[in-house]
Amino acid sequence: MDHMEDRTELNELMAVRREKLQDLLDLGIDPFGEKFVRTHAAQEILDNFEDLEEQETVIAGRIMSMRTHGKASFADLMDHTGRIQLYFRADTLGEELYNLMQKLDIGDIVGIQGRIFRTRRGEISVEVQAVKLLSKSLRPLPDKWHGLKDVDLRYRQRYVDLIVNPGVREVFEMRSKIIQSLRNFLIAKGYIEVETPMLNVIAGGANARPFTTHHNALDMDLYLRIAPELYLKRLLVGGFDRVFEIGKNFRNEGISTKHNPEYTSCELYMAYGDANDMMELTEEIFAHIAKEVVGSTKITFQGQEIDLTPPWPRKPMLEAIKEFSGVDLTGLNDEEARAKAKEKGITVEPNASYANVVEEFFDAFVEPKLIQPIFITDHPVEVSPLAKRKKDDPTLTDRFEPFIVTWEVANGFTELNDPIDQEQRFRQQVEQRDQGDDEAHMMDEDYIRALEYGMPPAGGLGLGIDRMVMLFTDSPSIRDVLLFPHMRPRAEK
RNA sequence: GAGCCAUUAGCUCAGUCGGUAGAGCACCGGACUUUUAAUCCGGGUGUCCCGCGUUCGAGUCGCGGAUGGCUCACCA
Repeated sequence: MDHMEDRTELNELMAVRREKLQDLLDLGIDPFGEKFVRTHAAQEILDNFEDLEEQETVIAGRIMSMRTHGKASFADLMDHTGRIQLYFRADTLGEELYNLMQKLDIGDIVGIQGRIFRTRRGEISVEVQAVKLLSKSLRPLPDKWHGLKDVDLRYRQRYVDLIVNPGVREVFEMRSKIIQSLRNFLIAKGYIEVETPMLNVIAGGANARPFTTHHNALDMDLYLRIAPELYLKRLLVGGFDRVFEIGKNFRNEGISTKHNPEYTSCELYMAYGDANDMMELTEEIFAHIAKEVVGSTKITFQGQEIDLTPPWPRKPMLEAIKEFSGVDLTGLNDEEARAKAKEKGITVEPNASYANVVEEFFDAFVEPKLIQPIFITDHPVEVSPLAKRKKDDPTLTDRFEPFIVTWEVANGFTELNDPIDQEQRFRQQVEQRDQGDDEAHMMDEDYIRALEYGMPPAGGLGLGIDRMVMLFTDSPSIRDVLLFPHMRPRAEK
């Protein structure tokens, strides 16, 4: 490959680096290195200096800054654990090698063999005895002090963001720990991890617009899944007792600080359980992860202390509405409900149903107030087509949504296992669909058939992993917890 | 999809009343053998997001567009 190609399109800073690259090639030095065996990580040396002082070490990483002083120079080397200072001496390296080292650029990845010591100013450092260039950097990094702030560039070029903004990697390390903690917790509770299709013939399990795609060999359109729910419950029919799946869902909807078109959920199902079990499990999960990842069930989000210690209060949706809006919507018909909405200045569709009005009231008066963890329970049956009706009120369901910092962080219920009721609910959804609600459920005959074979009573829970990570990492935007959030493609500068 | 705001050097930003573009870091050359936002001397590297318009003259004013952020709407 000709490393000098496209030279005319490069700015001066990049042109200079290409020249240095060519100089290295001319000297017979491979600028892109090879396998390199390290003995330590930067942080390891800093943490164990007492034992390691005056010992030899082999480390590798990216040069983040350089301070040259004639015949002696300092540089900061960054690896995946942190930064450590390098000390170059002409005496140690010899003039020739020392001068070559002066040609290193910020951003170059090097392997170092050297002696661990502490400088006069007290900084733990490595005096370099041998250097191997592992990767020449051909683009300048952003300002060492201000870093990369342009959020557009941070998301589009996350690799640069990760190099220069130290907090970013921590967020994603925490994300990994949170998911690992959740997975271990569920496995310890007897849940089996499964994978179900993301390419669906019917997109079910939620009210959402799906993405469509096409299978060429079968010449058929498919949907990307909007939820794994209906597949997971088929597994309960098949005899699995407790299952969970962590994975992506795809919803063809707006993008915001809390929504990305593809997002990660954890859904789990417990045969012979109910919504109550799921609420207790939700509390346990949040408390467990908080303890493992943050070290306490009290966490801070955007300056507010959030106490995740179980148990969390529970409040039926209609009671919450009554409490925060002063309006009791219990037992009203559609028309009466719409009248109440008008009274309180809530705009609803002219033909809005009772359930629609309840949702609008909830969103307007209740949701913004729910800072500390709370379970909102007993959702109207019309907006909960997969949940079992309450024994004492068939217009409501045995469902709950936990709210924290005004976000709905999960959704769970006692699963509807009556195939006849389920079929009616689907028919209702299809009717809404026919009336233009393209987020209503599609009819899923096979799911009905599965229920007809018999599904044990069960509790189910869906957790929004991204929001959970936002909460635990104190991140106000979902983009901060997604390595590559969805962005509109843009022409190269 | 609507409203508000932003876009100037590789990065972070300034740019007055409309008069022809600036700082710090980075980079290039030089000095300097324990510095650490090293220091000192010298060097400004640019499609001022794009287009059209007003004007003798536009980074600056007007209109249109692009991209992004925030808020709202939909959703988890």
